[in-house]
Amino acid sequence: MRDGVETIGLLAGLAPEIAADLLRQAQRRTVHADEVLFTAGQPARSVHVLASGAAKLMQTTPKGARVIVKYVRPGEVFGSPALLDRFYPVDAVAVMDGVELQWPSELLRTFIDRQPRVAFNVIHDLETRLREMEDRLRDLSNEPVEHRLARAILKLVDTFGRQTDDGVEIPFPVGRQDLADLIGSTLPTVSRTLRAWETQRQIRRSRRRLVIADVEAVARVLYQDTAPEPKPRRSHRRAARR
Amino acid sequence: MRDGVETIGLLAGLAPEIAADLLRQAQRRTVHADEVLFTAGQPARSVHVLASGAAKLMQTTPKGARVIVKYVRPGEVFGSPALLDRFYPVDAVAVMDGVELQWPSELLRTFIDRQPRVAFNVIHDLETRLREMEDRLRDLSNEPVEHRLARAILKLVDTFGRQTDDGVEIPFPVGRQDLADLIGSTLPTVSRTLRAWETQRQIRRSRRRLVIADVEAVARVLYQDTAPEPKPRRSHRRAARR
DNA sequence: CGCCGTCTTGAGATTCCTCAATATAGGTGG
DNA sequence: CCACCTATATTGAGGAATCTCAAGACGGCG
Repeated sequence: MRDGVETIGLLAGLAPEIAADLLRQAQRRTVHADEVLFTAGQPARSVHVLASGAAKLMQTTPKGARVIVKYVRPGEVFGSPALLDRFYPVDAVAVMDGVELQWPSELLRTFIDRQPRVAFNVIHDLETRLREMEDRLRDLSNEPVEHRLARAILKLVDTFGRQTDDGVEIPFPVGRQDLADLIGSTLPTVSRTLRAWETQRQIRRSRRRLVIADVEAVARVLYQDTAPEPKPRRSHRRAARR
Repeated sequence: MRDGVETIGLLAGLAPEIAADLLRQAQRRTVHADEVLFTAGQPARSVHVLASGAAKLMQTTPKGARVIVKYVRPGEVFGSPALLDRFYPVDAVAVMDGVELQWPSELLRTFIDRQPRVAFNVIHDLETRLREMEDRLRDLSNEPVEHRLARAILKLVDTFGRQTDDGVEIPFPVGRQDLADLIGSTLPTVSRTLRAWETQRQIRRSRRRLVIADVEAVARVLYQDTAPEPKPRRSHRRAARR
């Protein structure tokens, strides 16, 4: 259930022949790791879904700072601003080889007129993404780097993780800089934290791939409060009022 | 064009009589400042829109830290998880008196079957919100408190600002803590920055309301780089590579 | 007119970033 | 198959931004 057309949210709830029809109208494209799928600022002409592979959506500020907005997995809609004839707000780059489906926005819009369910499916994906963003916002506002990092990795694990003999592997390269861009931190800081976890055998790297040997241990980072002292706090961040 | 039913995005593009019909089916409710519209965790039974007034959407972490996800203005859809029979992910609290419209999710769903345009309107709002969130994520990752604060205020200004004799006023109370929760900072830090701006006559407060006397000046904070030294940087945040 | 919720402001602690030098891995061409 | 080369990662030192904690001032409301 990791890839293939059967998990495309956009098609959910459609009668099989309708789904097949919509699918037939998609443009299929093979993409390779590091290939740019679209670029921020371009007019968004079609709605995208990965049938397989993975991609990252990122933004670059005028000053060159990067933010990874999201890692996209197969079945998720991206580039949906096309429906509204807007511009892509992010760069999309494949992080592993795969197959991309595209629906020209015009086509999809007319299709929706007959099958409103498709619009629901888009709404579903957007809601899910919005929720993800809210979570990240909360994290970024309140959590220290270590927690954010742990959470980011756990998310990657259960979105893309593949069980192997000695741990869960993220099937595409995720560099220190990528993680930094994902959690709003910097390469050196991420490197230090990850190094520590490597020494404790919680994670490992095997040819550019991240392998989480002990998922539990990483998750535990979130619970063992960094402050062992049971000193009651009355923070202006509103952390724990008594 | 600040409130009233004519700016409800949900109704955009509908034939007048259809819009009127949908509007007729809404439940109207008068709400008062500080009134809770719904709470995070509740099953989302209806989709909401303000006809007038304003509300804030916020989350509270288990530890008590707060985040303001968004200030909602009249015409914007909120509580849309209802369409998917989910739970409200945030608390919604009115920040000023106003009128709230609600459509039970069931009703709206069947309406959409005949009028897919309504689904588009929802998608439009969700896309817009997603974009807002991406912007905030970028800010939170890369910008110092001062910039985030300036941007937050400018956003409030052009979303809710009302021109008065001596500046633009935000027509509902926005406390230091609120601003802190909005930009991922703390009350004392926000207070200090704002104090400085008050002394420079850029902003002011008149009975719990924020008044921006010199919008330009606040905007200028974003451009005058905090680092006056033209020292070339090669940061790991990827700020300016040459 | 007094009280309670908000702000202000100070001082110190701390996390994390910045800058920079080196080490490493993995892919490549001989 | 090995040595090389380049992109990445490691690590150290220092400093800055901002958070914490805490005490007092303020101001709007009842």
